[in-house]
Amino acid sequence: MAKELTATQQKILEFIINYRADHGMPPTLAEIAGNFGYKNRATVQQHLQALEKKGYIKRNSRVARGIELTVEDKYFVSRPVLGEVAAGNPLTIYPDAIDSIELPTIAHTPRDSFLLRVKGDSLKDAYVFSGDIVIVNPNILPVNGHFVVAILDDAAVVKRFFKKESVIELHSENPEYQPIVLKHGYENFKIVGVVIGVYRSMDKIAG
Amino acid sequence: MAKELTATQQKILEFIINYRADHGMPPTLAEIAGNFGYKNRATVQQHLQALEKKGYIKRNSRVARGIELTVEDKYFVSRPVLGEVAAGNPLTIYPDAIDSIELPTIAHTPRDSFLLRVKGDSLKDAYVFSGDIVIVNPNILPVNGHFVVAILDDAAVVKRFFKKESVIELHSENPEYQPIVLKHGYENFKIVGVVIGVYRSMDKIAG
DNA sequence: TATGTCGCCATACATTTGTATGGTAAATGT
DNA sequence: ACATTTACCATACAAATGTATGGCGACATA
Repeated sequence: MAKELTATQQKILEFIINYRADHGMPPTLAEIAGNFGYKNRATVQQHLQALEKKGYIKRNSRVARGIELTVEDKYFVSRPVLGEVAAGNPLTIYPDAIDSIELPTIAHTPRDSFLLRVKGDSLKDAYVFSGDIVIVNPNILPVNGHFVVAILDDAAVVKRFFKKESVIELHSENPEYQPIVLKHGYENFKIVGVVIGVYRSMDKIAG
Repeated sequence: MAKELTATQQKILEFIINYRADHGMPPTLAEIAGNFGYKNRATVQQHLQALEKKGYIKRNSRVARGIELTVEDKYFVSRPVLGEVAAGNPLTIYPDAIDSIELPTIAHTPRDSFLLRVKGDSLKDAYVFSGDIVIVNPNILPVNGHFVVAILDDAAVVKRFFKKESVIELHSENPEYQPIVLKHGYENFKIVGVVIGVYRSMDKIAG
């Protein structure tokens, strides 16, 4: 059923998929052309016609960005995982992506949030397990009870946030771990962001 | 910081958010106008200018669908949950959406997949708990070990799928539940789709 | 009464976008 | 040697899209 693609067609298809993941919408012909250095939209048009003929995309006539992916769900979108974050004891954070996860297209992460893979079991009572992906948004102000990712002495942790009068407390859900208590203004501490959700791909289990 | 919106501006902002969730991209001015019965794009343009002035959106000049939501992460997107699905014993499936879940800008579910809320604990050994949202894709052929949603005698269940020579077995991860064994061709049975992921919003816990 | 805001319309225009046609060059196959 | 496929270009055009300007009626308010 799935006909063979030429190398160029493959690249363009991948670009469309990635553009969609990044921008939340398909690219225009001009944007595709620009990305590949084409001086002409007609070139892109021809490749898109080939892709449609082979069944990889569907096009809406005369609609701006009217490219639909028909293979969307086989072609999962690859998103970078920026590091591992300890739910138990702190782990070193990595500067670059350590891995990428195949998120289904449901997972159009907002531009300002990012993914971290959880390691450790200190959140098991919140049903977050080692290997799960947490979606972290750095532009939300944490309120008490939020799960936050924090940098603490050059390591990253996921903990539950409680701000009290003169201290900030970081709790684990797992009672085996003691809360971390921080005075306001402690230097080697920074809130990275608030955990807005947890995602787990089921293929890992099925495999 | 967030200035007041007029009723019309509010409606248009909501439309943009919903359109984006449904189509994976922002609408054009013409599409907004069409939705509200405006005979004119200039009307929409004026409202968008007001929305931008008040800081709710950002616009990319002369770019098709160049509307960015700046309030995206406060304004979580509402997606329909089509029913509840029993992880333990079967539950009746509902014809319409029973609820909606606030998904973070993880907004764009692929058009052909849908969400179900899990009820029951038969999948707890797979770390899926009551209240979690499973993302179901009906266009994937299940292979052994996949978690599937199936209709069985007018009720929906989530089970692990194993196809054997002459029977199909549906397993729970929880050993308290016995596997369901079905002969090929059993009438009141239908695979609805494959569970491709699990999502849990953290706000529920924080609240 | 005068002034301003809000919501909408009509018209007009430049740019963007999708589309079609024809042409060139390289690689491949027969 | 010839035809085919692939990949690109140039040009052209219609439709879609974003944008600007001015006008009209309803409503509130100073």
